[in-house]
Amino acid sequence: MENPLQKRFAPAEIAEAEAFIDTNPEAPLDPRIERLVNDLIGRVADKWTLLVLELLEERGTLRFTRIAEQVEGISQKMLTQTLRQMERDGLVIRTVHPVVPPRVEYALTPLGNSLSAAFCGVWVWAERNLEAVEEARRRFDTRD
Amino acid sequence: MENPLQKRFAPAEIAEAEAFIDTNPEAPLDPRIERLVNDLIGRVADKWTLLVLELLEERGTLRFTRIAEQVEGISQKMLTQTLRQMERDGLVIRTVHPVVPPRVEYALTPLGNSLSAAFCGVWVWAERNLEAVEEARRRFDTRD
DNA sequence: TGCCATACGCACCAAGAGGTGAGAAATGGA
DNA sequence: TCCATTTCTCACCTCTTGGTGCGTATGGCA
Repeated sequence: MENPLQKRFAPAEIAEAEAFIDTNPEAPLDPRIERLVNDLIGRVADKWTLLVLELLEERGTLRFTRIAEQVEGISQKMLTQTLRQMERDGLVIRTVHPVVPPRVEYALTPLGNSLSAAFCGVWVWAERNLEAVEEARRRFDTRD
Repeated sequence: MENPLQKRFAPAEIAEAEAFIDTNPEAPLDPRIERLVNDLIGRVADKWTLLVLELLEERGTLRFTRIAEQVEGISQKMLTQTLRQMERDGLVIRTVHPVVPPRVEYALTPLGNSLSAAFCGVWVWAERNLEAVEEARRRFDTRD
């Protein structure tokens, strides 16, 4: 214990950790941009948004009740809210046909399609690693 | 009136919509798998999880307080919760050094790294389309 | 006459997410 | 002796999220 730090931390570990941090210095990102991106991700990475996005991507144009049927577990209120949000963000177009009873159709915009494509990798990951995650959970849950 | 629907809706629109749906028939996915994937997406597409994932990806190993400093706005409680969840899902490894005061380090597992890579496309999309989304919102907000 | 279908808006309420502040545990330093 | 440090857990409280049910417009239909 010639070094007082040895009493508190393992020096090798400290050195290792700090070396690692040094090799990965702070990225020179504009914090303003980063905040906006984080915000946007927070909006877009919503569970219902993701599910509706995927559904519209694979089915094309759908009307309100059709979406409600296919997105299992979503309430009418949440679906309305989600679609409004997506419309505001420019991800879907909402077409109202002035007929009785009302007929409203939703479809992805090119922006929505590009977002869906961007999420494609995540879906693939989820499918591919589902088993690994479940096993990790089992291992975590069955120990101390 | 061979089809009673014609009385209530514009036939051309119906035909168009149904043709569209026909070209995109139901995907033959196992609903059990799909439910699991949706569930996993719901877990993983959490705001804090995403931010922590990205941070660990670009900085490597970090200890608790470092993460708390860098992920702006996260509370201690949420950070603990998020890290536990990620550990349970096999996305991060948690290393406790039995020293005083405690030193706990977090790093991504290979699984975590692969998820981060899968989300890469989404980050790029967000950066690239930030402007488009903001403009869509302005347009939406300033009309009727 | 009265009911149905469709896509909502609104109001009310329960459940859960998340913030805050306290405390715990071990030890070197003032 | 007492404090600072670090990574939490726990209890309490607030605020948001989301579910449920009701209302609405309108024209065809039994």
